[in-house]
Amino acid sequence: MHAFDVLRDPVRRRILELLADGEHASGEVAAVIEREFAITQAAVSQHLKVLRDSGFATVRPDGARRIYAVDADPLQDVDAWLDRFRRFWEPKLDALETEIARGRRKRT
Amino acid sequence: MHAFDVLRDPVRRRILELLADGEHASGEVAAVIEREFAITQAAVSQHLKVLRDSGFATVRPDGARRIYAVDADPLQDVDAWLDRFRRFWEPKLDALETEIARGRRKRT
DNA sequence: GGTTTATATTAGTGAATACTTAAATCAGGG
DNA sequence: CCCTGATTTAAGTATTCACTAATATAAACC
Repeated sequence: MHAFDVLRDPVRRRILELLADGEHASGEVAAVIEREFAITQAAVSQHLKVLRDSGFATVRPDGARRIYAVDADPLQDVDAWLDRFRRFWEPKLDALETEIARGRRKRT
Repeated sequence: MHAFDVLRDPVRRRILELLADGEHASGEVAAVIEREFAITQAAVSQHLKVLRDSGFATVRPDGARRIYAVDADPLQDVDAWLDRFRRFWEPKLDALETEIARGRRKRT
């Protein structure tokens, strides 16, 4: 599943926003999303599965709970794809400045 | 239609990549896409319509031809959404450095 | 062990959407 | 004008996918 397929869904984007503030248990995420989007816990769990399977989130057990956290790798891929369009809105920088500023490094 | 809905489709992403190199007539885009994705010219035209309607591309007539160009505004929106995740992969910068480097400005 | 709490999975359904073929629009040249 | 080339639009279809309801799994607590 391509990164943009994952990000297409507003519920998944919102979940990632929540996880960007720090890790959260499945139930904590579900509580917010159920309220904001009026969908069931099962639906949220399915979205979390998509995020897991596509590498956007990692999970760690804590007793009966599952603690989710962002994995930024696929987001960095999206950021890299945007590179070719940056010149449309960013001022011109010399190469070194750009390198330092953006801290972009090749991923292994 | 949300920016991510538009970018979800690989054909549309490829079209944007082509337009990133400079403007192209509909037919020029179609020739490449037809070859790479094995779809009809009509399908390409429909994708171009989505890009127009969603603000990712602008059109200008040139006789019977339609010249397409990138409009980066919605891409910049995507870039802005990614901001909250940048700290996961970018080195820490002080505020001024960041401001200068990224040239991020509020869009009106 | 049985109940409760937390979470995931399965099966089924409806809506969205990307495609095809066919037809419509429209500019330019003979 | 009619014809050709360039492009868009329309109608119909098949697939994808996000949802619900119901069920399964599994830890925690009594």
